[in-house]
Amino acid sequence: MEVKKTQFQDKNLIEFYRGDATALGDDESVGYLIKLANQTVMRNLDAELQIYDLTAPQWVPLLILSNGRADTVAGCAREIDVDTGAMTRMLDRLEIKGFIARKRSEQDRRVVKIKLTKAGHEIVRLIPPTICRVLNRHLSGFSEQEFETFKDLLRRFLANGDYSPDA
Amino acid sequence: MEVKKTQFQDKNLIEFYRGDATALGDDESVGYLIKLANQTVMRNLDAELQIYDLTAPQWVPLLILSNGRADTVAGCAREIDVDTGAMTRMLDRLEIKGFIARKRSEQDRRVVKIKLTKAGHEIVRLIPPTICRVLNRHLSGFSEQEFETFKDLLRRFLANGDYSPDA
DNA sequence: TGACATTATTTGTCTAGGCAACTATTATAG
DNA sequence: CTATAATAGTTGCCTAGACAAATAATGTCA
Repeated sequence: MEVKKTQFQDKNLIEFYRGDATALGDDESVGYLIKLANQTVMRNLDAELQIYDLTAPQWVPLLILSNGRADTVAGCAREIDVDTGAMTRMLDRLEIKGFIARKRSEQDRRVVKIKLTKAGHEIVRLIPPTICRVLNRHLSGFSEQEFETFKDLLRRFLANGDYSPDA
Repeated sequence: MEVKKTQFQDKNLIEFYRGDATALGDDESVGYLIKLANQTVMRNLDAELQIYDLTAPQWVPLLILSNGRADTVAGCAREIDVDTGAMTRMLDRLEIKGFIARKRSEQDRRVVKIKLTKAGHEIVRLIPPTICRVLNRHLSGFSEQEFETFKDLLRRFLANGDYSPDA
């Protein structure tokens, strides 16, 4: 595989991909591989969370509320990096299922405080083993070193995309 | 980080994750990192494809048709590993935009043959540089070796998820 | 040939995220 | 203090995928 540095940027920019359309839609494309990896994790999580009446995306806000990383609509949206509109509707679904409760804040009447219900706390306690099992299965055959390398490469790939996980 | 092998399976199964909920929703979780990586690639692609009146998912069937990897609804759906229902509607959108045309097959009247229109062919020719640019930017700072390692780890992660890219 | 299974496509209903518009509330600058 | 900006939340409309049901056409087996 030929690789050359660009003349236009001083950064460590190697032209891994160069206009060859055939490589962009198969397993030589990191974009495609990441899409597939995400797809399969989501599907496996969904399948295993079914018995708890939860989907993979639904579990995330519950975790955040449980960890105390956020307790409002906007806070949860920021943590997950989704639209507040999407979060409103996500919380609608979780409220219908009885896992969370909403209450308008007294201090700032713009904000809505979110709390886990008793059922919410129970489900958050039950689910981590399932998540762990799915992730460990996907990582089967990985050495400890490869596990660390994988996370490192993913973080760098992410950081280059101008995404800030803390925002 | 403590790691131990399970006593219950003979496979190379290391318990990378063990029920600690705090690690499952942050940048120690490969699941979370992959979700974020996918999210940011999709957003960057969407942003750059906007001028072509295309979204990131919409470009994929066009590429497949162009490569001759499929020429029917079910064929495209299999290639991308999505529902045929989803593919029908995806093709609806692409047809409205004038990039593809449908024609019922004469040989087998169940199947609908999909073809790129002239506009479709043109757009497929124009777009690969954009995809390459986005992927290369995400990979900036990667060595050639790291690039190969990244793809290798993604493929193995995928394969463990029981997903078959050829199916 | 006729019953049954399989395949291809479409449609309905659901979850889910993105963008934009809107309301209500709070913060800030002049 | 008041006009304006910023923030929080909701809603409408769009893309997109998953599952299920339905239809039409084809294949298979007895």
